[in-house]
Amino acid sequence: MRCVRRPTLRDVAEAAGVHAATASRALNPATRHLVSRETVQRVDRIAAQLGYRVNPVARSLKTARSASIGLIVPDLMNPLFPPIARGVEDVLGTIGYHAWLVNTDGDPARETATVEAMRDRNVEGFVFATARLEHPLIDQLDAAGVPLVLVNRRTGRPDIPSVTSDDVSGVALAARHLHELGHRRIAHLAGPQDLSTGVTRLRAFRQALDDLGLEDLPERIVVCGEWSQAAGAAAAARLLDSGAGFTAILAGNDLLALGCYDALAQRGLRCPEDVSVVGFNDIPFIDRVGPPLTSVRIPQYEIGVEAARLLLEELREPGRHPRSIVLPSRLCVRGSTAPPVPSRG
Amino acid sequence: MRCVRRPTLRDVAEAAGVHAATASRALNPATRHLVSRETVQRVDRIAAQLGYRVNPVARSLKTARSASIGLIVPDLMNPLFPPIARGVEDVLGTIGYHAWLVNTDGDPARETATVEAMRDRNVEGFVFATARLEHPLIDQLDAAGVPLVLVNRRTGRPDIPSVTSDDVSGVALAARHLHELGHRRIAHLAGPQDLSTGVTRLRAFRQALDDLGLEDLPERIVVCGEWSQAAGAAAAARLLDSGAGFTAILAGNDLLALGCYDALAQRGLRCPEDVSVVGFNDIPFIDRVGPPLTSVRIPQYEIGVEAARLLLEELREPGRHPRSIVLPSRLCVRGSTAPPVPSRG
DNA sequence: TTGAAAGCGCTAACAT
DNA sequence: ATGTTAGCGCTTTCAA
Repeated sequence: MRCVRRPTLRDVAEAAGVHAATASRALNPATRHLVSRETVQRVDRIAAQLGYRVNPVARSLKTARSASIGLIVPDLMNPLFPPIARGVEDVLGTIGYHAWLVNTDGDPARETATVEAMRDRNVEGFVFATARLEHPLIDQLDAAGVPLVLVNRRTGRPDIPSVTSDDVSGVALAARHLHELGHRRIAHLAGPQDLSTGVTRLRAFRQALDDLGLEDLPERIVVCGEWSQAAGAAAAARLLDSGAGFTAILAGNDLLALGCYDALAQRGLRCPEDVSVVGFNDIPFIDRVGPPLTSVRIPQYEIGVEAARLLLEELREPGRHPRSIVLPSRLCVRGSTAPPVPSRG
Repeated sequence: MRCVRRPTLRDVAEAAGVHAATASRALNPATRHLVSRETVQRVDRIAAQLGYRVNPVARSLKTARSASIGLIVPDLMNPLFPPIARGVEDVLGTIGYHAWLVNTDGDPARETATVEAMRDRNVEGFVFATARLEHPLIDQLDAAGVPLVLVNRRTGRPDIPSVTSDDVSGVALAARHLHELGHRRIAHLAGPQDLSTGVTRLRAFRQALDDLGLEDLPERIVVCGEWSQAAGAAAAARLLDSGAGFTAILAGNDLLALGCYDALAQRGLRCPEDVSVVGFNDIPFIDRVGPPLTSVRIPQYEIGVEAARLLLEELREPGRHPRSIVLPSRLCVRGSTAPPVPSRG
């Protein structure tokens, strides 16, 4: 019998008649060149024969690396994140790296605990989808030289590598779309103002109104405490009940937009006849909701892809060229676009 | 200066004036009782003071455990899986375990590679959401005594622990619902017949027709090669073009149902006026699609929760009481339920 | 080009 | 109750 237990490097070495160190060198692509041709071949053959696989735990203990990165998301049940996660995973997979994904529900304590657990396990870097404008943890990791890339959101520090969508253009497209439909009084459901997305989109909204020559009234803006349907519904309700006088709502994201739908439905208002709504992110399956929702599409999967690439670059050449990427967004128009309604102006 | 590098167990031991082994015992809840009260307290205090955290890689190398399990899903972008994954994660988290999640896209080769990589890293068990009726890999793991639990789908072997929904009742509810609406000629879009869900739901469909005294015609059943919108659209198209004569479609899952919608829309048919459709799984956000889709709700999150519990039991007492759980499903009726249409009978 | 030796940080069998 | 010892499987100086 040959295999009572899993073969170790020593087993391979012995079978090949070399020292374990030599076998190690022969099997590792990075050190293979230090070993003679024949030895490499012999070791390779025997390793394959024995079904040898390196023990990544032992390797990790020795090298303090792990061929894995941490991927931190608020909540996988938010449809925005699965495509991003797959983008990250798919790129990492091509070079034998793994992503270790954890949900934190935006809780800083869990985030800290998660990051610690991951660092303890020698993850080599992080992709954060949970950045807040103030983010001590990320600052601290960055200061410690830990490779990391932010996705979708950024912190307040522009020098931290990130991959985001062009929210300013996206919001402008959405606002212009509503304007072209004849809307002149547009409200905004803003996202949390401790998040770059919330702040950027709100700022872009006001800028867009200005560019279109529309009135920018404070009462037509409601800030939501979180990106959720419930928050969207509550905010839309406030908006509707305030008599702020508007014909369209530009929601900060699709979940808020769905919340708008709820609030409208509850009041017997119809969409788009009574109020038009546009969303943001164009999350999966949002193209199937009724009534049809026009939304700003951000390239979710590509955000993940680019983030992984950036991170891998950073791993290869630490501190070499940290940079950020902004990917274009575009408008996905849906529904029988309501004809211009002059009386609304 | 105290902390040039991260403190190890030895550092703690030295500072506490005990041997590393004693410190290890003191810090480990499972062996703490072997150490005197005072020593435990002293070691604990010093460890906290030094900010000591156990190195899980070293521990894992030594113990061949890892406080983690593998969670294998086909594709996180299928909305069915995020809730299941969260259920698993949330339960594991309560006892300090982690889930390592990987998508395999249902590719056996990737699944095998993934399982190997996970075992190499000492995962202690698996949750599989990718079971096929014939599943050599799962058979093999089970034979090797590796703790595992199947979710949502099962293999052909009834003795392998699983957590599934009651698909038979679910399909019966859906069929009865259509019957009560006046439908007498009901078609079925069946899922892949190498999956337990596909087979079970098809069988349940035919049984339900029988129970309702309805005709069970082969031409009213189309088997789809995969659970996807595209497959659903293609199958529905075949159904519609075949002249099979039906007034309702019971889709094997929600993605197939969405595909039905596409096929109907393409032919200018309306739902539910021309053809009624019901789905299965009640995936997140399916309650927002238009036209409203009635669907059989399976308790996704709870499936994950129960699977994690089952797996943890198995880890605690290997081979003790392997068992399976079937969770109830229920019908979520949506839309202005079309009135009975006698002419359809 | 290869071997020897040490050690990553921890745990567990054994001894006291 | 605590210390001794060995070793999990690997990589990497250093020496030959």
